[in-house]
Amino acid sequence: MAVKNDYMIRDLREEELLELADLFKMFADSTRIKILYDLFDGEKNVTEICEDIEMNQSAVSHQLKALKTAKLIKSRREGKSIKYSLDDDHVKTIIAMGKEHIEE
Amino acid sequence: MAVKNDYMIRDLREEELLELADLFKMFADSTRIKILYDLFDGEKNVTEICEDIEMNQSAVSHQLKALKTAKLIKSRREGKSIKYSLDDDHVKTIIAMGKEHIEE
DNA sequence: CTTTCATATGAATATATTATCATATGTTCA
DNA sequence: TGAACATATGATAATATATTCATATGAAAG
Repeated sequence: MAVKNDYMIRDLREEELLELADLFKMFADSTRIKILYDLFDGEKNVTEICEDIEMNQSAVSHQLKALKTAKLIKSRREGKSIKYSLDDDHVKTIIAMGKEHIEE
Repeated sequence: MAVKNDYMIRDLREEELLELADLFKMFADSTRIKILYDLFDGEKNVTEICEDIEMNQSAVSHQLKALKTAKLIKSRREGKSIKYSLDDDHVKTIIAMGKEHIEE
């Protein structure tokens, strides 16, 4: 059994800390927050999201990809369009906590 | 009573969305996460934090300032040193939610 | 009152991130 | 099969961010 030599704070390894930071980066951009928050309503396709948040299709697609890579949203094809929806229960909680903080 | 014309998703105004994103930016950097997580233990001065997270004093001070501006930490002077501590109950919850997500 | 220890800060550089533009891919339907 | 529609993607340029270095501020102790 190898000894862990990585840098560590309490029970959090360097590697996990970087992952955590990367996760929170997903919430750290207003376009992405808008998308996530928009999906609180349920499944939507790209065009709908673009209209809701008033951003162009390319920017939205790029951010959807980032959110999907982070496993915060999932997608499925339906005919010509792709439907996106939240893929993690923590998303709502995290955003709710954030809201509570700024509302104080 | 003026009509609100700002961009809005459900009950979240553009302004609040930007604030939310700014808040999450604080968690979106590994140095800042390390500092916050380090402060889970309680009050610490700058030198202690630097040692714990293995970062130089200047970088830590810059980030402490950002965290303080975001009202996530507070400080008080004690003799020559300045003691920092968490200033928001949501910090632990937000980080905990993040941890749960990445551990899945 | 000047030296030492602790922290903060400004400027500069290096790096990361985002939106935009142009274009590619993939689906449906005539 | 080729328009028309929906989405994705690569490259680029603009902007934001973090770290470092040098130095400033501020407290305490001799």
